[in-house]
Amino acid sequence: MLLYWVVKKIDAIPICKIEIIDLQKVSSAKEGLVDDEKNQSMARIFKLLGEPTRLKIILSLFDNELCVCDLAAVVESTVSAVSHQLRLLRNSRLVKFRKAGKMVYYSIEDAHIKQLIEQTKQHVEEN
Amino acid sequence: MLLYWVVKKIDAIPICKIEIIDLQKVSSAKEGLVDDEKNQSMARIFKLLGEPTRLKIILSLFDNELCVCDLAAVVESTVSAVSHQLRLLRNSRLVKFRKAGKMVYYSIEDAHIKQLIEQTKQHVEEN
DNA sequence: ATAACACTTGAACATATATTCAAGTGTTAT
DNA sequence: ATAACACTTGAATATATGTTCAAGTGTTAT
Repeated sequence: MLLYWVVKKIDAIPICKIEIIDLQKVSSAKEGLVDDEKNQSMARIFKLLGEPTRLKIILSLFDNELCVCDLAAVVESTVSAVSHQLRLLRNSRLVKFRKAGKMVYYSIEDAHIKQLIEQTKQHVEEN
Repeated sequence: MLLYWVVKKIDAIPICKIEIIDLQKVSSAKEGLVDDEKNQSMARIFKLLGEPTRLKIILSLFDNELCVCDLAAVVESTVSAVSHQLRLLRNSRLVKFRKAGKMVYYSIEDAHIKQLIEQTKQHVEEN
């Protein structure tokens, strides 16, 4: 693990090796970053959408709530596997559920997510 | 692996067990899905953004191009680790690079990505 | 030519994670 | 009470993946 960064030159003269080349750009880029906690939160959302089965689950819930069994049918997986994934999505408040007897109906909790996915769908379709 | 789905009841009577409960909802949800290849592409983009270090890298490149060394400084990692991640981002055309002597400057190739990230940043900041 | 440098790459390693299987929980039907 | 059911959960397994280390490539400086 890297512990220290030493600034050797302030201008963009190509001298690197554990040192910084262009301090100004580095500083300015660092300011553009978000704090670590926020970065983790953002990454967590993206990661949840970044798994084909999970993405399918969310897409399946786009228009209608579904019970776990039907959800498994739609994404062509097992009830158990889907249930495990739903737990992750629930924990991060991307989906919510309502119980009706022994049935559990899942739906999308986070409206922002729809927008993210729609945008990415368009993006993919452009290529 | 699941191979066959058998429809037992067409209406929403709670009888499941490898069978479908509400065929209409299942069919309609299936129509809402995208084909597998597109689903993979979408998931791939999300997955790339779903790793804290990689997300930091992209955020670092939001306003300025950076060489690998400075990029490592910004995200507080090693040159090697960053280079490995850059390869993935390059392969999926999220970043591009230009060579200048022995330096290599990376920048964001995909403008859509900025929008996705900005949106997610806002979303996280709302909570 | 030699050395220093910026970066890349492959192998090894450790960690994370998706799926499966079996068991468990709570509800409904008989 | 018993059985069937819809779902959840924990452990085990296999796979994917991020980082490190060492070596390699191509460029610039001396």
